[in-house]
Amino acid sequence: MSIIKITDETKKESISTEDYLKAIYKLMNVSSGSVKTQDIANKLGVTSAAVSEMVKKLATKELLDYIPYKGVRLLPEGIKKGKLVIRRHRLIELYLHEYLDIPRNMVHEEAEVLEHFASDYLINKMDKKLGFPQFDPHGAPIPDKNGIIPTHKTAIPLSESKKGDVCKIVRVSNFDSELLEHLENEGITIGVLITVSGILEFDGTVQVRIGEKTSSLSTKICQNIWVDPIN
Amino acid sequence: MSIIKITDETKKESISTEDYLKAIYKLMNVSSGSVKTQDIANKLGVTSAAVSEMVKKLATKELLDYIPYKGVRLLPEGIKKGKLVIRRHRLIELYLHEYLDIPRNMVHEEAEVLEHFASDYLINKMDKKLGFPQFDPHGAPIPDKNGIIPTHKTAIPLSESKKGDVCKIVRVSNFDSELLEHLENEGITIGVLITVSGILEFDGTVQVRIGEKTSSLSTKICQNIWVDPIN
DNA sequence: TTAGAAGTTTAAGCATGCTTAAACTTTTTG
DNA sequence: CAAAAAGTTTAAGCATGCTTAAACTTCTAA
Ligand SMILES: [Mn+2]
Ligand SMILES: [Mn+2]
Ligand SMILES: [Mn+2]
Ligand SMILES: [Mn+2]
Repeated sequence: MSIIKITDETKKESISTEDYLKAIYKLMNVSSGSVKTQDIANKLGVTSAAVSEMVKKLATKELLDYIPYKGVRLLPEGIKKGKLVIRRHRLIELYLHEYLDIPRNMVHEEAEVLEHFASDYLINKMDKKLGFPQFDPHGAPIPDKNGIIPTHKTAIPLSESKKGDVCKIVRVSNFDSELLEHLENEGITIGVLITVSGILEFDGTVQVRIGEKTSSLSTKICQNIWVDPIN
Repeated sequence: MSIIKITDETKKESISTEDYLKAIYKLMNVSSGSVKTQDIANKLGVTSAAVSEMVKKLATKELLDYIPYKGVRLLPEGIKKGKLVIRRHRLIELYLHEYLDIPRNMVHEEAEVLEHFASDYLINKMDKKLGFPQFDPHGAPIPDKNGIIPTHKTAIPLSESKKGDVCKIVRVSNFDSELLEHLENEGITIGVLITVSGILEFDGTVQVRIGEKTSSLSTKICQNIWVDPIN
């Protein structure tokens, strides 16, 4: 017999709460400041009214700081929980891809729901099977149990590469299933070696060679493809 | 572009609805008649009032027949959906046991939640990896995609065995995690060969030999252990 | 056969999390 | 700098699914 203290930290958050924390965490990393109601609403596909109500509750739980009309900022506990959701999400994606042959462009939607229901016990089993991996199938970093996030140390966005560069794709992020599938068909996927054969003056379109094939990639797309230059 | 018709059959049921259908399906197989409010309430750990309300809704959806004060009987669509939840549950249990080294006595609670969230796509991937298995880690049958349920054709409950019988354990059912773990420690688990070394007149306690070891099993327990007599 | 026990349903209320519409605050712009 | 636009919050309401308490039905046993 053992007594387990249920503190605010041990209590499991609701699915919605987890999705809010994850979304806010990600938004904090791009806007690197306070996050706006509407940005959260867009990310989660709900109305701003819903976000207003929810952040009020999250503020009460001390997961974030909320200044009405100004925005929201995660507190340490909120950051920790947000990272943990991301950890579960990415481990699940990798597991599904590696062990159940689920294509990269399909793992996200499965993970989006399973991230809330796979127990820590199960997550740790997957982690172990996978050999404590650092990156998911899109090259996104997997926070470890303590929230430490690995990095692609020498990587740059493809949009900042120069003509003639030879590099390895290390991350392909923020794309929907359809676009991911298209890129994969073009040969643009994690681990692949590419050569930057040209960059258009006009709009920054990057032309790359992958083996025999050639692809043109818009600036917007290139900002979301990270590569490791090979010297 | 394709048009998908959302009919009552294709629409996903809520978690609660799935649990109700599964519970009622199981209860129909033991009482083989109409199922009572209170039995459902006990199985699901909710009040009878909650069950009353819910079965009214399920009746509207034509998943079951409901006669107030009399009971409930699943209709074909309800049976189909109940079986599908069981299929998902058991495939998940087996997958977790086989591929993630989760012990038999722990797979149930994971499956109890994942059964509602693993997509058909994912379930079919697991099914394939497992080689379209017929039984879960407790020996319970896994309904196939069409709802066909395999059987242990020649199995009998251990409670009906005779002294001297040599048999193989094919199913260990209805036990909680703790009891399952205890039985496993005793060597009473799927696939194991046992010899019935005696049956007590007094209360039907069955004494079995497993290799060098000996165990005494109450009638109640023996009714839930199924064995295949080896001639 | 009938009173009381047992079982079931209805009613009222709560929690979560969403919506739309109205009210309010902040930002932008002429 | 004030009016309009943009963004945010509050208010009211809905859906789901649960609870307890009260009302109702059915079963059982004297
Ligand atoms: Mn993802
Ligand atoms: Mn999610
Ligand atoms: Mn189970
Ligand atoms: Mn369940």
